Amino acid sequence: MIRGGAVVPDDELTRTVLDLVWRRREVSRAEMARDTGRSRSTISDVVGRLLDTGLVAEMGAGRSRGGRRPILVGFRDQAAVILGIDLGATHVSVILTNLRGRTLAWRECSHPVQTDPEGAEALIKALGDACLCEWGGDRSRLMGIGVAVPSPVDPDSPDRVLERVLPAWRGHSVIERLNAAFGVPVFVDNDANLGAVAERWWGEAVGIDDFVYLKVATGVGAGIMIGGRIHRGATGVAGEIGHVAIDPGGPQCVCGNRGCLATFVGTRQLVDRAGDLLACFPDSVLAGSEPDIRAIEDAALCDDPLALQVVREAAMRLGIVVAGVLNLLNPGSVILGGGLARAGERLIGPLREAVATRTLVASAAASDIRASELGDRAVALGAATHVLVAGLANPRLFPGVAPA
Amino acid sequence: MIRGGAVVPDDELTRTVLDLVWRRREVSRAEMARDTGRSRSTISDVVGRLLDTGLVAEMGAGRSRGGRRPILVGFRDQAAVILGIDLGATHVSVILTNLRGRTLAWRECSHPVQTDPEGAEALIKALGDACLCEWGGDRSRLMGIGVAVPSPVDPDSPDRVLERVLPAWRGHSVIERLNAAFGVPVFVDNDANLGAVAERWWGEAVGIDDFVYLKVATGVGAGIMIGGRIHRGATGVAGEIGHVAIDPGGPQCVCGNRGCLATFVGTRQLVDRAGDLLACFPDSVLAGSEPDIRAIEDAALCDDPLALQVVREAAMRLGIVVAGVLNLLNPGSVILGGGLARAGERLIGPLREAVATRTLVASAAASDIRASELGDRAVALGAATHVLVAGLANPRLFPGVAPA
DNA sequence: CGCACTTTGTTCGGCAACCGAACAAAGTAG
DNA sequence: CTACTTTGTTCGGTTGCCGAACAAAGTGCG
Repeated sequence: MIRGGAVVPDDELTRTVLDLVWRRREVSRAEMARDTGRSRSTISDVVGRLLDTGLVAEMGAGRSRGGRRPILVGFRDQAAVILGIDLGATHVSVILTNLRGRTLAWRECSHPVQTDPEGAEALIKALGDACLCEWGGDRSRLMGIGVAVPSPVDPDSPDRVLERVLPAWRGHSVIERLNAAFGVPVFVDNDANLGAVAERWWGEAVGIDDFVYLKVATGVGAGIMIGGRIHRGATGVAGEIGHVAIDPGGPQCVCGNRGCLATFVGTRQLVDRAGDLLACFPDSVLAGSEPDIRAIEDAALCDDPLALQVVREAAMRLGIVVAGVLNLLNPGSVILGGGLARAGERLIGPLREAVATRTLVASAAASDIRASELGDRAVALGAATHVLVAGLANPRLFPGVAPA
Repeated sequence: MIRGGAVVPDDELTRTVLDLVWRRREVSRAEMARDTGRSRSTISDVVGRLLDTGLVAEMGAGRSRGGRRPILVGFRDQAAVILGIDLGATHVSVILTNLRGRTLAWRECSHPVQTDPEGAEALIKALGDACLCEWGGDRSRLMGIGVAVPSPVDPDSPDRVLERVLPAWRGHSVIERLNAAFGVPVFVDNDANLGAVAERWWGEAVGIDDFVYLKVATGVGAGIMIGGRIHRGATGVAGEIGHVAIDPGGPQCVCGNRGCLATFVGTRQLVDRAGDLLACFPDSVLAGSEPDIRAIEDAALCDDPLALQVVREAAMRLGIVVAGVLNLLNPGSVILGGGLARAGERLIGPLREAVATRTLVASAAASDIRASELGDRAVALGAATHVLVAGLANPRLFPGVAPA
């Protein structure tokens, strides 16, 4: 039995062909030649070498276009697996996917990540191991690990993160330790950025190159996709919109200003607001018990008036920011993610209204605003997908695979 | 006498080398080989073909690095010329530059562009001819024309512009007509975008790939540079920030909302505001005559209290928007252009203050904010530069030149 | 000064990528 | 059954790029 196929070449044309095979799922050599402008002989040559790596395989014959039937070449989605880790403020979740973003295993656990870095790190390893065990495949087929952190990530030193948001993690090299534990490359990025990646590959933004992903959870953050790539800004803090001022007369924020978006929208704020509103909505299903964010979301889905009011108010505040984003960036789409997105149309409806009254340019206003449908796993999925993206851009990252 | 050199090749390496020669001004073949990672023989070959085109030339010997002295190769800045046209709301200005952005001629003229498209078009041709005459060179060396319009430009159909802002121009194909008149390629883009291009090549943003240019003139617009390229958005209206809402209780705007940036900042608004303030500042140098925007700017430069007040108020309003931009995009720099930028530090000082109170993230706040120093000609210069950029990306655009 | 060593730019033979032409295999249309 | 397409491969040729070798023109040290 052969263990490990030929090493994957990574010249320009190989990348192009590999990407094409991945996107098209089943495609003939002749079609790729037409698509890339190369000759059939050249494509045939490249495909031959890719077949040796085990990363692609012939999948049978396609429909004739008036002549000999083409041999369809496809991507072997199961050739490798990827771990995606969502390191939240208060939880850790881990996903194991194949190369088509399919979930092979999933583990989640509450944990005080902010204050207990050692425990969180052990938890990551345990959950990662559990996922790999559940999957049951050969661990040498693990391609890499993607990690999402709730903090800006400096593109120049991705390892020196978490300074302000997770102070206890200072000096903690997540990359080195995970690399030592699993023996594969580790990639780290901001959670909102990776949520955007998930939407672009598997969610509402498939095929859209310019869009903005808004994650509303413990805090508020944005992932900005421009030209199909995440925009990080000069120092990696692009998208940190929690402290955009939306109301000069609003409440005091921890940052020293008044009326930041973060003083209105975010888990803590929504829960508090629901508590305040209990007096006005004594019949709410939320009355009686200490409300948490999950309960509020559930209540909104049952059209509970109090919960709907909380969601509407949040939508109004988000609308101010979204309108600003539309005017400034003119994205093709705006996707809302995070827990609040569960509310779906109950959130998006009022949000669209708030935006419509604040944008002039017709085409900006026409930009469609949607709720994510990827659920809890969006960010972890995005973290895994980030590794896949890195692989398609640099095929050397794919492990050697036994040819089919 | 030879007329027209060899046609310029446009393979990948030729583009790289041409760009390198342009940027370095004087560079040896060996140095280019080190820089590009190619071998000296390959570079020598490419340079040889470029010498035949007349676009580059040997400029003498450089300093020895311990061996034979290198032959320095340089870009022939005077090999071609470019026309840049700034089509403002109420004026037309035209610049003629060489390939290093040096002004060879300059003409400007007030004109009701919005209501008289035929007249404006004739004016463009007349001013363009005047510039070419003043220069006195061979018109076959005109490489192209760049046009800046005060309106969003759809990247997919750059010719179908000006719908809302310049309604009288509906169906007017500027591109076709100028192409017919001058016989060279014509490029059209938005004025703020082209202002940003000028700053990136000749102004405050030289060497910066991510920055935002704010143009404050008749209206307010932004040019957003990301990764060294203009960000246009899904439908080409990115940067149209005049109708970002900054004060829910502000005055009514033509767009139907309240408190748009455009209700506070812009030629008309500043002049009106100065008029209102005359009562409070009877000693102002602006008292007595009908103030215009130019007079206000001049007065501010002389530290006239009224004018300074107008500028400060504008800075405060702009600060709200700039803070939002910093939080969202984290640009390396923000450049202010347009007439108001003449006020220099008198505008930027209060603007920095306003921004500082509204941004949390230290690195975002650290982004430096500057006033343009390119003056009136910035936009026309940017229009010309756009053609140069197109040429460096696609050398075929350079006209055949007689070798030196 | 003389000599060893560098650096530059060119020449030239060779490798690898890519192409086009030709061809066999396998289909469709009439 | 025949004429025509389409696919995928083979094969010889062109082209871009490289490395080695070399002459020219420097530097630095004894």
